Amino acid sequence: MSLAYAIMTALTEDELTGYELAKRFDTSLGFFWHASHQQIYRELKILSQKEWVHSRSVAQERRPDKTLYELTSRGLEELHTWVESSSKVRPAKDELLIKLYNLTPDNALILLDEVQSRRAYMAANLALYERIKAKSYLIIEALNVRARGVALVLDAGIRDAHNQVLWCDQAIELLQSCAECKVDTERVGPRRHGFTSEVTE
Amino acid sequence: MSLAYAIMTALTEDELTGYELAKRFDTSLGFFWHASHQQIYRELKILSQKEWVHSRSVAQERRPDKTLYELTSRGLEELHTWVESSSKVRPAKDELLIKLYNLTPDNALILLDEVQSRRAYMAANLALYERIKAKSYLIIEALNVRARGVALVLDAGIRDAHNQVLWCDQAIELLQSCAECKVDTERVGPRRHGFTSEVTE
DNA sequence: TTCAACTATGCAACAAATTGCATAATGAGT
DNA sequence: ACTCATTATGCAATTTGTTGCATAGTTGAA
Repeated sequence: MSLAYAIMTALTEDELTGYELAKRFDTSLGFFWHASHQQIYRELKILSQKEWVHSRSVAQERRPDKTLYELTSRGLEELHTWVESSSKVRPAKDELLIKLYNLTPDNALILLDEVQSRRAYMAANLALYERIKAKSYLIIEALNVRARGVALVLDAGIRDAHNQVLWCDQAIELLQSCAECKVDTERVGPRRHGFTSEVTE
Repeated sequence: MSLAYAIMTALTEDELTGYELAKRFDTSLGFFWHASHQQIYRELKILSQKEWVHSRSVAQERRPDKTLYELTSRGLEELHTWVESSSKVRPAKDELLIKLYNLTPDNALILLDEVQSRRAYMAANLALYERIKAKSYLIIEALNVRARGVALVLDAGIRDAHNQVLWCDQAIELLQSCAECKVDTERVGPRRHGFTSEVTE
């Protein structure tokens, strides 16, 4: 599965502890792939057994020892093989969209709140990505091939965050109007007010 | 979990069989939430036990009986409660982005292929959404509140698909140039050629 | 006329992800 | 002195999701 490869990708940059990996999956890397520390520790154990990563214990002053992981050449090989394999698209699962599907005048304000949080979250992401881009990925021509790939990923993040912010603004406007005039339930939409069935047409 | 609520949302529109639900999760509904038929049948059984949905068996001419499911009032209540609960954002997991993170001159052509398939897939989605929108969701003012929520979801899909098509075009251009001049590995990027660690700055 | 595709449902095994808990130490703030 | 956040790791239980298989009939095409 892909978590293993996401971890290995991070390890191509640095030798890291499980804890550090978990932190990255919580911040930067996590914007593209999320994983909890339990998942990461378990996966690292499996990767060690396969000898795709190698671990070494490092004693610390007064804290428990930490375990640093590095990618083995075998692991790097496996990573390359995986990169060249074809992947299926899994559609994003977004609870908020299902909730909006159930919009009523009564819950419009609550959903408005949700959308506003989403906007704030996405705007923060966007600002962060932009900062990283400005700092290190602005002039593509100056980057080597690997860095260009990273720049492309970053652009995907920027585009998506930007797009979501715009969508949130649109949603906020609509939800506000729905909340204000709790009256217009008499107007009509398509027969069943949903398009889960409209694809066949 | 949300699959239950996605199913119930679909059932607010129609009384459906597991098979029909599975088909919808494979097409229209599936663009926002994916689920296999096994997941759906299992979930329907659980929902029946909870009495959030009610099933009735319908005999068919020469085919095995089918089981139709409908939402109970209890189920509808639970759905409403869930809609008003707050949801966490789970970042999209996209294998392709991790793969691009590992771009080299050697795999640029393979990744180019992947991006081109992605583009085709997204362009098809986009066309479909646009068709549905044009047909039933063009004039928001003419829609009731629930239909406006659906229109908003549809717009999220349209925006995202459009955005991804544009990103694919950008990616295709970059990957073509990387594949052509397999030479420019001597140029430099940031120290470790990755930004999984750049967030703290 | 046989083969594939579609309708319709479901089990069992497995893999992946989440949640809750537990340990054990340090450093900073109140 | 006490509490809270941080570093650092991990188990166990549960929930979700995937894969493979099985049944059983129908319809349409090569």
